[in-house]
Amino acid sequence: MLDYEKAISVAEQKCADQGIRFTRRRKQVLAVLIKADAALSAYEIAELCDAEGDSKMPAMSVYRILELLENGNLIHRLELANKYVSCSHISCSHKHEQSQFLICDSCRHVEEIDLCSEAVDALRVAASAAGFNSISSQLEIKGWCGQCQPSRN
Amino acid sequence: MLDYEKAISVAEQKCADQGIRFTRRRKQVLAVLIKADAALSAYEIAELCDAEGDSKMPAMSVYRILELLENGNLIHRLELANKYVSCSHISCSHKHEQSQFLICDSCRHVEEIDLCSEAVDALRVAASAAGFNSISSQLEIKGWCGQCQPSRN
DNA sequence: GTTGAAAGGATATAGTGTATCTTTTACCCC
DNA sequence: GGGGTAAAAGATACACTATATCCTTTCAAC
Repeated sequence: MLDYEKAISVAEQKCADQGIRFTRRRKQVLAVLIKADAALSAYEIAELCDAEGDSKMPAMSVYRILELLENGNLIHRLELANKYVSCSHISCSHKHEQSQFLICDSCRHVEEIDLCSEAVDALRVAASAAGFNSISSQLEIKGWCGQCQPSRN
Repeated sequence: MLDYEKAISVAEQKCADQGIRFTRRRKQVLAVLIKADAALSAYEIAELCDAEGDSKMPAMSVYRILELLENGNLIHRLELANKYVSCSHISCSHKHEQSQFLICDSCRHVEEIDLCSEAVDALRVAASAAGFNSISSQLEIKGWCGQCQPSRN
């Protein structure tokens, strides 16, 4: 779980650095993702923004903003399940080339992990043996977090 | 690439063993998947069935049949991209508890691989360190096959 | 203040998947 | 063979996800 205030202020700074305006709408979307601390769909994000009160967040805007935030390295798009999650390294300054995610199949909590290079190498070797020259820099693994038990395996 | 004739006849036998009728529609869907030798969406499968001539394959039927074939261990559903692929072990008699897939992001060719236990263990350890007690028995990794070059990393 | 670009709003529509009900088919028993 | 039964397939409706397009508003520079 990220420190909300810190994450938002860092995000604001990062946007400024990249020449991206950190507007009310963009802040809303990012705030919802940080607070949720889980993978959310675009429409879920829109609903949560609506729930915050002021005005209706159109789904279109959410998609636009998600794309922008992803390009700004503030959030990640998970292809497994078509959901979005805030980058757990928002507050860090380092650039991470590789991203690995553990996604709880029950509560959708997401952990962004750093696999040891040996494990990544083992994947590359196996891929190579199967005729794949390269593998994606983003690895997504479903599982069950400590709070949730696997319903099936 | 599977031997089409053999795969179909084995599938027919497997269905008989499990008390599943191997109807014309089911054979059509499986045949398309085997011939395609790549991950296909339900609607792509429906189109390919249509292209075979005789009659229109409704998308509903495709979904029903895909679920049935998956339960019968004749095909796999890939969550990464919501696509389906015929099981490369259709013709084998062994039961595989773990499934690992390499999915080409360009041509959608899929390789079903067997990761060495060391690599799988490394993933489990990393997951455990991040608070995940268990991970899915199905691992999906995007990459680029020998014929395709990565457009991005 | 005027202007131009970026951002957001609104609408339409494509694509994906599920729910539900009806009709057809295949099989079993007599 | 005829009728009953359940599985399979067909048909329709609809929810959810995502993109395309056009219009309006906002904001910053001049």
